[in-house]
Amino acid sequence: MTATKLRNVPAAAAPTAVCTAAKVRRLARRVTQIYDDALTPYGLTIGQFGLLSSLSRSNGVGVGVLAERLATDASTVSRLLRPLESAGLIILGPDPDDGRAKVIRLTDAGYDTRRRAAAGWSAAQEQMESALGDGRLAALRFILDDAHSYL
Amino acid sequence: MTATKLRNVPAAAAPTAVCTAAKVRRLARRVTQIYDDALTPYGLTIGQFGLLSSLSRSNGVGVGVLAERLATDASTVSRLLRPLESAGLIILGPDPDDGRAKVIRLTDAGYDTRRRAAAGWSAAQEQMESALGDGRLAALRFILDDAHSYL
DNA sequence: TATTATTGCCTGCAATTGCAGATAATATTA
DNA sequence: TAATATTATCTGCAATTGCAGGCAATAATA
Repeated sequence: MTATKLRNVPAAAAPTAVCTAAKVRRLARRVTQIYDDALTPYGLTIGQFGLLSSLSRSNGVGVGVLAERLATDASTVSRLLRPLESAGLIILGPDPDDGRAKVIRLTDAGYDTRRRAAAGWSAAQEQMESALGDGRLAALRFILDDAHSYL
Repeated sequence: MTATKLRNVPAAAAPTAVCTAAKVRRLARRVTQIYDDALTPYGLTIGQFGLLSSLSRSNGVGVGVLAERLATDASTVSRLLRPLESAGLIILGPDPDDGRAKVIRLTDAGYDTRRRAAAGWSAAQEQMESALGDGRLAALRFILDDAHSYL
């Protein structure tokens, strides 16, 4: 949980960078902040919330599947799981069909936490919408999907 | 220099995430990769290249000004400077008017390296364009600028 | 002028994340 | 069946980056 504030970066100071990479990276930092802040009351980071959400859609999968769904590295998922397990939100069990694999399941507390935290997540999404406007946010998402398909 | 490869993330696997934050964060990782890879031959990361570029536009400024221009934390800039200084691309001198401040200047080698590395940077930009198409890349930049103004 | 506040920079710390390589288990092939 | 290859996960490592707090220097105030 990084309770970031982007201290020295006043909100409207930015249009300096000319590089797409710089712009995208900066937005990612800011967006991480917004979502993490909104999820702090629920004890989750955006990464953890995404993981729980993915699990709520397809419970009982392994690390590899989660990594693919979240488009991240398996080692990242592996480490993301640990605190969630400690918090009792998920349980990692052995896969009966494959001794290498693990089966990850939401606990009742996990379901519940995710459901409650969704309010924070929505608040963050709304913050994005009110800052950008619905149209631009939709366009951004469209382009991001596109980028993810081709990059 | 992180010579990333996003190993377990096949290019066209992504449209799973529903969260804007996840999408933006993922794009940032991918974009960092693309630019870093393109700049590796010149011994620079995208962050370092951005710093040199900013300096080439306004030489002789201090850490704080650079941080503001790059929309990042002063401590980040401070650490970014170190390897560039070691490589002889910049020189950090004292500010004659303010004992706290430093004056950062590109050396000849710094100018030269930046000029040459611009080829790698352009190649990365072109890679983005050919993946997204000119129109979408332009739209993305427009939205990013907008986001930076309001977030 | 002496005290206090502010400023510019840096270090320590922690979180995120990808890759390389290790390990164990399963699958394939000879 | 034995040897080899592949797969699922995890650990070690390094890079990026923001915040907290510290230090020194300057500015503001009493």
